[in-house]
Amino acid sequence: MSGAMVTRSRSEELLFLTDEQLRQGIELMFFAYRDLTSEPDEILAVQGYGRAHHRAIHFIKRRPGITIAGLLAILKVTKQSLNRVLRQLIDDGFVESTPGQEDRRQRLLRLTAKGEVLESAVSNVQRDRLRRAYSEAGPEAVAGFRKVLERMIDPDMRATALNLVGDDIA
Amino acid sequence: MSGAMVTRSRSEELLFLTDEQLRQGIELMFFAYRDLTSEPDEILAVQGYGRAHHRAIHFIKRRPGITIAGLLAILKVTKQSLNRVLRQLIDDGFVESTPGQEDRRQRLLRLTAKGEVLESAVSNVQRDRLRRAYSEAGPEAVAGFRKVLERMIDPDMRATALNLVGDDIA
DNA sequence: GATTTATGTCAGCGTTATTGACTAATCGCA
DNA sequence: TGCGATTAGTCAATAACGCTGACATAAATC
Repeated sequence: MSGAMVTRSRSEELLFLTDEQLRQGIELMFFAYRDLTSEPDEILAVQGYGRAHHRAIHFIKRRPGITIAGLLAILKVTKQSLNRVLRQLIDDGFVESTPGQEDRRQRLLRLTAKGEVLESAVSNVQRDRLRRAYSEAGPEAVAGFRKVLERMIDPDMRATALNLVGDDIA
Repeated sequence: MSGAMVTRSRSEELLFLTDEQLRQGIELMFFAYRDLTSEPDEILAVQGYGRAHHRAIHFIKRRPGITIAGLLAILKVTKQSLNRVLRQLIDDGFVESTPGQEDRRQRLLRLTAKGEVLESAVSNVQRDRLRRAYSEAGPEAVAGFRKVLERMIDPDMRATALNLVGDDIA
C-alpha cells in the first residue's frame, strides 16, 4: 500500500508549486528582463535606435550571413517592421547586405566594422550584468537557470535558442 | 605556496564565463521572456489591451490597495503613460480606484470581480507555462533559476521583486 | 497661508509593431 | 521554355505605448 506512494515522479515529489511561487517567478522574469535591456536601450537611444535595432544587431552578430527570412523567423515580427529597422542600419553603415551566392534572391546580412563596434558597446554592458549574476550565483545555479529558461521556450524554438543550428543559416 | 591556490573564491574556481556562454544566456532570456508574454498578449488583445494593461493588472492583483505612485515606482513609466492605461481599465470596470483613508490624495487600486476574472484568465496560461518548466527542470534548477534572476535585477529593485515589502503598499 | 505632494488631464510626438496590397527578381519544376 | 512559388522590398494606414511639457486640483505639511 505504501509502495504506491514512492512511485511518485520527481516533480511530484518535491515541487509544490503554489500560485504565489509561480507569480513570483513571473515577476522575477519581468524585472530581470527589464533591467537586462535598459542599459543597451540607453546606449542605442543616442543613435536614435531602439530595442528593435538592438535585437537585429544581436542576431546578425551571432549568425553572420543570416537571411532576411531567417531573421524574421527568429524575431517573429513582420517583414515590414524588420525592413524599416534594417534599412536604417544598412543606410547608417552598421550592417551590410549582400546577395546570396547559391540563391541570389536572398540577402545575407553581416555587421560592418562600424557595426561590430556598436554591437560590442551594447553587448558589453549586458554581458557584464549577466557575468556578475552568474558569478554571484555560482555554477550550479547557472545550470538551473539555463535549464528552466530552456523549458519555458516554445519547443519549436528551443533548437534556435540554443544555437543548435548552423551559425550561418537561420 | 599551494595554499594560495585554494583560497580562490567559488566564482573564480569553477566559472569560466566565455563570451559565447554569456551571449547564449542573453538569448535564452530573450526567447523565454517573449514566449512567456505572447499568450497573455493574445488574450488581452481581444479586449483591445496590450502588455501595458497586463502589467498593471498583474501588479494590482499582487498588491491590492497599491497607489498610483507605488505602481509608477514598480513599472518605471511616466505618470502619463500609466494614466492612459489605468483610465481604460477603470472605465471598462476591471479596476476600481478609491481614495486613501489616511491620505485622501492617494488613489488605492484594486481589481473588481470582473478584473479578477480577466487577471485569472491571463495569468493561468502564464503560470501553466512556468509550472511546466519548473516541473521538468526540477527543484534544484528552480532554485538556481531564481538565484540568477535575482542577481540580474538592479539592487534597489530586488526587495520589490521579491515582495519583501508589504502587500498593500508600494 | 505658503509650499509641497499626489493625482489627473490635455496636446503632441516618436518608435515599433501591425495588416493589406503590390512590385521585382530569382528559383525550381513540369 | 514557361509558370508558379519563393525571397525580398516598398507604400499606405493604423494602433499601442512610451515620452515631454504644461497645467489643474486637492490635500497634506510646515
